[in-house]
Parts: sequence; structure tokens; C-alpha cells
Amino acid sequence: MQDSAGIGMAASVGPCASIPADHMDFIRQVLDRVGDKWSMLIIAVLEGGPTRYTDLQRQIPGISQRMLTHTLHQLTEDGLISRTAYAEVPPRVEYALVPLGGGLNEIVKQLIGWAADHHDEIRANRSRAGTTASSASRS
Amino acid sequence: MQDSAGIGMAASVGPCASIPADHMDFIRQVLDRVGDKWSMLIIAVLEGGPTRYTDLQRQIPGISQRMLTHTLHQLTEDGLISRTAYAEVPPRVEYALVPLGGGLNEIVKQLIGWAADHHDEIRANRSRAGTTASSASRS
DNA sequence: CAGCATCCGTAACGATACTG
DNA sequence: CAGTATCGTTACGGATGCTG
Repeated sequence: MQDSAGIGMAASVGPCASIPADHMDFIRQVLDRVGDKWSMLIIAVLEGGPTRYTDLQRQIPGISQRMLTHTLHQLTEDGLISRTAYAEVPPRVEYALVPLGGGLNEIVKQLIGWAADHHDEIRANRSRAGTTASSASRS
Repeated sequence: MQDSAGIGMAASVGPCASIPADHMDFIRQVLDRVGDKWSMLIIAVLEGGPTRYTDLQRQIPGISQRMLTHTLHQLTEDGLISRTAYAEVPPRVEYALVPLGGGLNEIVKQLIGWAADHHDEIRANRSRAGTTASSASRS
């Protein structure tokens, strides 16, 4: 943990704060839940109102029952969405966003907006990949 | 894409927009890049200013060289961060956020803020897991 | 110091089949 | 309709050793 300064060091440590390390845990916690392959998609779809199982499956093309059920279960356990089962003859279950999940959805929407706004730029950069090699000389 | 209504349907489609399916691709693209295990941490650390390889490794406890290098490479390719190599006797390389990555960082910070604000609530909900079984009768 | 190459374990994910 | 259970594949991610 001690600062091993080999040569010049004297680097611009500045505020030094960066990440308090306390937050690192939070980020990972949230990311493991929201950052997986389907959670955000489900949350985004649920924004359009209560949706039932099969509708979810139809609105999210590539998802499998396994993942849909699994992700739905996790989101429900975390209290981000609610599950309501109607005891009807043809079983019906509706999933909906709860306030907590709604708050997260706001951030997800921003992320989606950002993605939609810059995705072509990112793809362009990804193509150039390694072209812009900036070499600075500094004895 | 056509609406196959099994039984009652007539569900509250409302705006029906939900996700234009066009965006689904964007979300996944961004999530696969940002939603992995380390990208966000690196971006968050980089917010504190240009940082060099070993400093990054020291500020992110659990990361391995493989993942650090790999993630750094991807972020650089996407144009989210910049890589500057100084041709000095002891090699020095500094990574820094570029405007594009900075914009994403703003969203990331919100996500971190949300996580820090609700992580205990989520953990609490996760513990109850399955206690609040709401069954609605309707037939 | 910065980075790459290789091996290997884990678990995330998808496809299929079966149940209430 | 709404799930559960099992299996196989793949990739993610970590440890180690070597190069410039």
C-alpha cells in the first residue's frame, strides 16, 4: 500500500480521492444485478406498464425461458419489480415496476439515451482500433 | 412482431412503445462494454485524472493484469479513454477519460449514487425473498 | 514498468424436455 | 400460460510465466 516511487514519480496525485473503495462494493453489487444480459431490457420493457410472462418473452427476442424466469426472479427478490399471480383458469402472471425499480429505470433510460446517441460513434472508434497511436517523447 | 392475442388480451397496451427493439441492440452493446466486471470501476477511477497502469492496478484491489489490460484495451478501442505512452527509459503509460467516456461517467456516477442510496434496501428485500407473496383472486 | 501468452476453473447462458 | 429441471457449451475471469 505504500507508494513505491521508482524514478521521477511526483505524478499529479491531485485530489487522490478517486474511488473511496467503499463505493466499489456498491457498484459491483448493482452491476452484477443490473449489468447482466437481460435485467435492463426487462426493466425497460416493464416501463410500458404491467406485462405478463409471455408478453415479456415476445418483446425480448433473444431471451430464453430459463433466463427470463431467472432474471425475473432476481429482480423480484431485490424488490425492483412486483409479481402478481391471478388465480384464473388460464394462469396469468403480471410483472410490474415498483417505485424502487422505477428509480433505477430513470438511470437506465439515461443510459439508453446515451447509448443511442453515441453508439455509432463508438462503433466508428472501434473500427479504427489502434490507428490513433499517440507517442509522446519525454526524456 | 404481430400481436397474437390468446385469450382476453385487451391488456393495457397503452403507448405500446415500450422498447422500439431498435434500442435493444444499443442497450446490449453498451451493457456488454460497461456492464462487465471492471469497466465501470476503471472509468470511475479515471475520473480522478490521468492514471497509469500500475496505479490503476493498485486502486482496484481484486483485478488481475489480464482483466486490467483487456478492459483497458476495449475502452481504448471504443474511444472512451485515451492511452498515452511516454517513451521514457522506464516505460510509462497513462490512461485518461476522453469527453465521450466522461459523458458515460456522468451516468455511471448516477448509478453509483443510486446504488449507494438503495443498496441496503435492496439487501433487505433480498433477505425477505419470497415472504411477500401476493395472490390476487379474480375470476 | 507495462503488457502479452497460456492454461484452467467456474458459472453464465441457451436449448430442450417436462410439470402445475 | 407460466414455470421448473437437466444438460451442454461457451465465455469470462484468475494465476502464472515471459517479453520489450
